Amino acid sequence: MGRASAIDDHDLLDRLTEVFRCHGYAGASLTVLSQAAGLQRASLYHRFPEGKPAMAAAVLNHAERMFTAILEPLTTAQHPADGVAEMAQRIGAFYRDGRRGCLLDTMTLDGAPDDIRVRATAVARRWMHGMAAAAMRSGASQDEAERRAHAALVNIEGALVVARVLDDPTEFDNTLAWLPQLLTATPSSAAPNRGDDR
Amino acid sequence: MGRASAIDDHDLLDRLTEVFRCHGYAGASLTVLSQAAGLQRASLYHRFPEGKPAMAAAVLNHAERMFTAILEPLTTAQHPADGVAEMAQRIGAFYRDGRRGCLLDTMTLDGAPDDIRVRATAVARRWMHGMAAAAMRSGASQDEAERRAHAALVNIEGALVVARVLDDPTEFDNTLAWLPQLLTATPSSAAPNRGDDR
DNA sequence: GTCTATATTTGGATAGAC
DNA sequence: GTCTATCCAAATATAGAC
Repeated sequence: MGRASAIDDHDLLDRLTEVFRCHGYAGASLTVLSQAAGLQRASLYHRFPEGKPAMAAAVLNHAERMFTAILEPLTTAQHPADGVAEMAQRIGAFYRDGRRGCLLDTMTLDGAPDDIRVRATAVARRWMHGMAAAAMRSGASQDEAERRAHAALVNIEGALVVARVLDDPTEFDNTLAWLPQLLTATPSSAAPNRGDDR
Repeated sequence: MGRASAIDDHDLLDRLTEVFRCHGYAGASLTVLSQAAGLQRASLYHRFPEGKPAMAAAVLNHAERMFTAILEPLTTAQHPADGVAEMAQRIGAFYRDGRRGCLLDTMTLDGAPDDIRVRATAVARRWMHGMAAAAMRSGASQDEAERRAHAALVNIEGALVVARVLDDPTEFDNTLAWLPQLLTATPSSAAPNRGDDR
């Protein structure tokens, strides 16, 4: 090869993301990262002169941009429930129907750089804020909307962990399918719940 | 110091557990483990001649024994809901009210030994089985009981992840307080839910 | 921009004194 | 049973050719 980029930035970040979400920050060694990227370690340092912490930061930035697209239906859909349903579909694609973990989980263990953890917190807050806004648009009070958004995040993160631990992603789709009711159902009929209709 | 044990096996496992649950398998270096144990690395190898994988396996065994005690009220309590409430209280203590993560989450990332992941799956299944039994004792069908136990595990694991990511454990207690209703409420009034009464 | 080669540090593990 | 000292492999990071 010569001077041309062997892989563009977007593809590269996709591949690095894959490693960090599966191995966690500590487990994402330069060797594994370079194999996933299809580049030698030194080439990764050319792209990221600040090394592994910068790669992790770039991956979180990348995830933040992905989430902008994932959450977009929440604000553009005619009816809040439709927006949530569309968001759920995009979340399903992002997490490969439960077969991939969440960076917010795997990058926030002790040992990861502080700025990574701060950034992860910010991404989580933005995500919750978007979901809470959809809940309010469907009639919930601010408190109720925030409770529902929190419950939604808990269920998504929990479903991803349980899918990995049980080595069975099949239940994850049920969690996603339940999100419209969890977030936007009317107060009387629609306490966020799970035992009923699915 | 001389021949006598500087620390007994139970205390040692408590300390090693702390490291694995906070750092994950890959992040739990021998240096960090030995500092937490108050022993030199070579002393850890005396206790665990098979090295770090054996330490992780012993920690999971230890957790399994802890869970036997945590789940015990599920089978001994007069009323299922009381047993679940007592279990919830013990879970709260085990996870330090949300300030500590779950081994099932942190030890199952890619890079951990296969037998660790298999063991984690077994612990999760046993936990779910215990909770499903309590749900059945309160009148749920087997299918319904298994759904509720799964939902309970999802909510606990998710609440622990979100507590870490948001750096705010306060909501974890609400998840625990909700478990009796989630698992043992009667079918009509008690679909596992969250938006109502708390 | 990517590569090979190498430097440096950390992590996992062992030997042998006490 | 714990320690110091040491070995080896792996991980992070850099230098310089192409």
